Amino acid sequence: MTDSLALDGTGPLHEQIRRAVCAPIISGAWQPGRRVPSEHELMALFGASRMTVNRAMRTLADDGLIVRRRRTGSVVASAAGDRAVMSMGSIRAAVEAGGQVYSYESLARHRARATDDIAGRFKIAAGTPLLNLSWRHLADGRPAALEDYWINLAAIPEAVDEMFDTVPPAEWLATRLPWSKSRYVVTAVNAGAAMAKLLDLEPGIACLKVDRRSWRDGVPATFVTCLYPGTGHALTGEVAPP
Amino acid sequence: MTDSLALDGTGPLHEQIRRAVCAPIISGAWQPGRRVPSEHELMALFGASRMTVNRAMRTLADDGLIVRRRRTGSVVASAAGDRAVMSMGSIRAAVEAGGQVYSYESLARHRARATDDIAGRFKIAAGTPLLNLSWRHLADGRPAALEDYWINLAAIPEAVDEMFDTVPPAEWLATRLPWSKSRYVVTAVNAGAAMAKLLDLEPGIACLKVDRRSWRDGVPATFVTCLYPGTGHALTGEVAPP
DNA sequence: TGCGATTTGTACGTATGTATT
DNA sequence: CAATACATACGTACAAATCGC
Repeated sequence: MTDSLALDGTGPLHEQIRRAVCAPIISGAWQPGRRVPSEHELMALFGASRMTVNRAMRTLADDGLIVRRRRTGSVVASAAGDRAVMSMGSIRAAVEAGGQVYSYESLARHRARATDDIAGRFKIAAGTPLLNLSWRHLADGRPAALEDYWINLAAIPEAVDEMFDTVPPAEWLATRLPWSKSRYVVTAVNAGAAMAKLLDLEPGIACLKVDRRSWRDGVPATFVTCLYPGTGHALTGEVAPP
Repeated sequence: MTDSLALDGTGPLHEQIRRAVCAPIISGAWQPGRRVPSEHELMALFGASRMTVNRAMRTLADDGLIVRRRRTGSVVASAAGDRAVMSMGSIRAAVEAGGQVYSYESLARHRARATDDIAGRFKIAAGTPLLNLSWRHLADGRPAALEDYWINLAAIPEAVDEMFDTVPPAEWLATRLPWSKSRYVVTAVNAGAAMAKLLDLEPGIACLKVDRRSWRDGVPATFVTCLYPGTGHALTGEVAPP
């Protein structure tokens, strides 16, 4: 079994080795917990140096397919089941990917201090100065999403001077908060009267609601709620063996 | 600017170098497109070997923070915006994480041949033998989700003999289809009459619908639809700098 | 308790290949 | 064509963790 591993001769050697060891794992031939050949065994098997074998195995470990431990060796990681990931693109990208023309319009822009309600959801002190922005995104002129931004001015003071009349907040923030931590919560809600009117829907229609919070240096920076008509929008994701 | 990079002295050298280069990127000091010091410059800066510097930079590239190109060198990758990922755990894990007792009950199990409708959604030939399984997941005895499985018996023939009376299909499949490719589509739907009854809801309540398709060796293997009451369940995800 | 053996982790130096300007 | 900068690969060495005796 161990000896049935074979290189396919295409591409870099460390990639060939990675694929050779990956194959029986993703096929299920090697069940979780099963020991993977040691680096020395693979060196002998493939005639490669330890650095090269090590790189292949380290990549498999980074991808979560194996677990490595000193002395005891590497074993196949437990099944993938709950490692599914979904990518959430920008609204603009989603609209344009569908071949439609993207546009947006500002619904509101005002400063406020955090009420108890907002402060609770935002996990900040009541009274913190905030900037609230509401937008409607359009696809071919028809409502595609509502977006409600709360920006913590204590964390991003430079937002005060930005009118957001030429740049939507998502893009403006992308350059101020690159790679900041953020959390998403996706739920389904029934459209209320106001929401239905803005999205041009019947009240009660199911909508996707995506709440997103981001932090800058550990301080809550933005709180965004995005609403999509249930029909006509979907979050999609893919899981694939590395 | 380039010279302000500094090691923190903790942990492996390649990790220190990675962090040192990572810091100005995630802080926004180095905007997308900005050139990252070459491996030779970093060798001189930190007094490390090229192998070590290379490993640090390769890791940053794997994580998507920089883009590496021959001759022109590495540059900061464009902003993270649309790289958000959401992990989708199993229903059992979600229920138990909330401190509730998980249970499930089978609603149906029967063999069928793919109708045109199913064949179209499943992307298989009409008439293909299928196994259909329906489940209701319970949290503390109350309906928490409905799950509807279609298993392609042409792809997973051994499923015919499995009654799934002791193991739910998700767990049974995890050992047959480890790491198989799968795609998710999340939408919001209004509960229909049957759905509302099974989930103990008022008809029309918004629900999250998660469709998942998986493949084995490129052949469609399973098609799963999972429905959650909009209130009481959410998909959550996190994005964090690597 | 300690000690040696095994296995992975890290880091070095070096060499050659390859894509791009 | 030459120079640059990354990509791959070899060999080596020592360190750290851990298991069995």
